[in-house]
Amino acid sequence: MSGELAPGQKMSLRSVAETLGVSMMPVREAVARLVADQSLEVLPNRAVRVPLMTLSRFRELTAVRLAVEGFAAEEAARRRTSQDMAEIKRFEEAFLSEARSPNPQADQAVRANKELHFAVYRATSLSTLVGIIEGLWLKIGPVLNFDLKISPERLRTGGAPEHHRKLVAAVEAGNEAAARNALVNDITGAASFIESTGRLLD
Amino acid sequence: MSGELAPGQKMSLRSVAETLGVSMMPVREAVARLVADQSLEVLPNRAVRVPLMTLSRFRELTAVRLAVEGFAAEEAARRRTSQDMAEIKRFEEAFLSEARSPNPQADQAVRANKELHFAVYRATSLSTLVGIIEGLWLKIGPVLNFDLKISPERLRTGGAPEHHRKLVAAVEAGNEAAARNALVNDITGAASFIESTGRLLD
DNA sequence: ACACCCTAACTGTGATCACAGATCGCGGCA
DNA sequence: TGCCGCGATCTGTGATCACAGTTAGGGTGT
Repeated sequence: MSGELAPGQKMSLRSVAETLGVSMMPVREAVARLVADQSLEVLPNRAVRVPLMTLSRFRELTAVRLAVEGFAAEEAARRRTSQDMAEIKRFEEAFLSEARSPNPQADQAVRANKELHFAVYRATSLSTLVGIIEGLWLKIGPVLNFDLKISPERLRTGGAPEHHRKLVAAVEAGNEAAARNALVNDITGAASFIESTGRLLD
Repeated sequence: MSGELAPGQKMSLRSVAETLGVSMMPVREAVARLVADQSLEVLPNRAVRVPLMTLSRFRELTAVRLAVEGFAAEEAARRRTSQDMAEIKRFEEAFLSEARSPNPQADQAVRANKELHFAVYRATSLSTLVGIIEGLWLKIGPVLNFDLKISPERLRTGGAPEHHRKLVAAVEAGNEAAARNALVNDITGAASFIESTGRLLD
């Protein structure tokens, strides 16, 4: 989800098990889950890897994200508490300070961005919905965040800080439509950046 | 998903493995996946069972279903092909003939209902979305369909055939709002029936 | 007659072995 | 010098064993 593993990168159950200092069994179960929801894939040769991303699959995932995460933003604006807002603002600031830093660190920015988004989603009090969105990020994260690490200058030029500002303000104000709109702009902005890199298949 | 297992019903990995004539390993993996997405749960005593359903969890799942499946209905109305429509109408008729049969069989009705809904969802061409909805049905199915099997008379009195008729017509006409509306009515109708049985916890 | 304890039979989980298949590299032959 | 082929090593998967923990039932003691 954090882009630590690039699309196409292979991994071995045994080497992961050795790295973590456990036997193969727990790794098998974890990987089997990720394979089941297509966050990882096993090739016909039995090699496990991060799936490659095609343009059509990227657009499909983005369409679903717009619907699901857009709904979550609406619902968050409806149901957020003051504790939710405090958490949300904390992560917004963390992202902002990293994005505006003289030499921004992509890892930190990626993490703060994720935590900000999920703080909003958790404010819906719909844990099922949060789980669904986690699955979506698991699938699209390798592309989104791996490319961001390659092009960290996007942190400065991209509109993410502005989208975040509007999102947080709308959620706090209880303005459902504005919250959805800000989130949609955030997602589509990042998506068109990724498409513009031309690194997607097909 | 079909209500074959009642909420609270326990199962044993070894007995399932013996029933299916395989070793424990494939059962372990399958159950682990269902446990991971909370379609099954392992109690502190290590017993595996179908989770009990509380009223608040039922309402949460219903809210998410309304958003996600409602979006799917819209998208289906936008993108359905004539092949999609043929499949959808086939399952609608299967459900109808079972619901209006002199002695309706709950299993058959449940199956036709599921196949009708998923034929609509598949018409979106968003396989990720279909997978998400499968997860939702896996969680709410035990309650929805187990209760339907207990009270098969609901097949006659419930408004499902009418909701289905409107849904199919709207999808065919490309009327997105009407498709979402018909599906929302179908879901809320079934949900209020379940709530009225008073069998949910809390 | 009733209550308590102990034992035997289960539970899921981790580890290890076995196996079929694929891949990669080294060595030999042309 | 270049290419082909065989073998060693890797892959994930199924099966089996070991283990800690719980549960339920029967027998014993009061």
